[in-house]
Amino acid sequence: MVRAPCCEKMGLKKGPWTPEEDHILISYIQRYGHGNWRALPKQAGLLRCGKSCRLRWINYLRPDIKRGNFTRDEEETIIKLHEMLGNRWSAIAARLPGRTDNEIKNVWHTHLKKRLTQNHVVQKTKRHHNHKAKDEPHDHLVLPTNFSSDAKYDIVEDRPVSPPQSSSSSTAISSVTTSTDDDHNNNSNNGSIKADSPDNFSEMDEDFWSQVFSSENNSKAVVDDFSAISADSQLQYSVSPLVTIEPDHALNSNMYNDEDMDFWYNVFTRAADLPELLL
DNA sequence: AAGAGCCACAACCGCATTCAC
DNA sequence: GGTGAATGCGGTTGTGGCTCT
Repeated sequence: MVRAPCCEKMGLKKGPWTPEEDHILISYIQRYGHGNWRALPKQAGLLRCGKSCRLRWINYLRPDIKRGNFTRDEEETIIKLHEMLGNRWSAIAARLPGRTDNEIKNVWHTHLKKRLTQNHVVQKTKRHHNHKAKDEPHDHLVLPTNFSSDAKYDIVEDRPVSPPQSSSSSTAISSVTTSTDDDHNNNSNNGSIKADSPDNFSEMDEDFWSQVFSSENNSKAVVDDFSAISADSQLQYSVSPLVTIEPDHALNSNMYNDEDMDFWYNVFTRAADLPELLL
């Protein structure tokens, strides 16, 4: 594919935006909207490329943007979402009204990552012999992407270092670490669950967590208690502390479909309150 | 007071994905 | 279905301001 010529050609301006440029862009979008970013700067009379205009609007000029420092709650939400979603900043931003992906990315790199590093995430030691530890740095903590593996995920309580101005929060941060359970054989998967690619999980995960976080009644219990997902021949979902649910309905590779998400949503949101589900 | 180093954040770059034809 | 344009996204960089020496 031929790449579209970039800004520096045609004498387009780069670098920081001036108040005049901001004003022109805001006025134009308020009047005409931004249907076509590539055509916008020319029509608005700006010597910028469409990409630059889009970025400026989305990250800075949009009226619904919440300026100012991130609250403690927002930071903790970012940390938790990052554990689940990884560096998918736009997905994280979608769950933080008024915050942009760029802003979240910046605050992660400048504050939160550092904070987590200081807290030294404890790598769970191997539960059994002959298993491989994940020694990658916890830049972000990734949930399992291979559902057909035997990996067990265990919760590690880790508490953030409180900045001077913050009150002492009792909320723990759930970090996910992995270990391999030799009692389960990789080949034991009987086909009831088979995630054929990591993307499958990711898609399901994002939508699922979107529902979880949008549910005010349930999000606290779920997010705080949910520790891990594991899978073997019989799909098992584990909810901390030591709650394992074995769904009683037939599971198949279509579990990621929308209709099944209601089921999983109910499982997760109700699990902590339903002792009959505890093993 | 001045310079060096660090930090925070806006903006850019390039790849991936989506869309339109 | 193929192709190119448009848009979205995440990684990276540039720079202004602050702190420290």
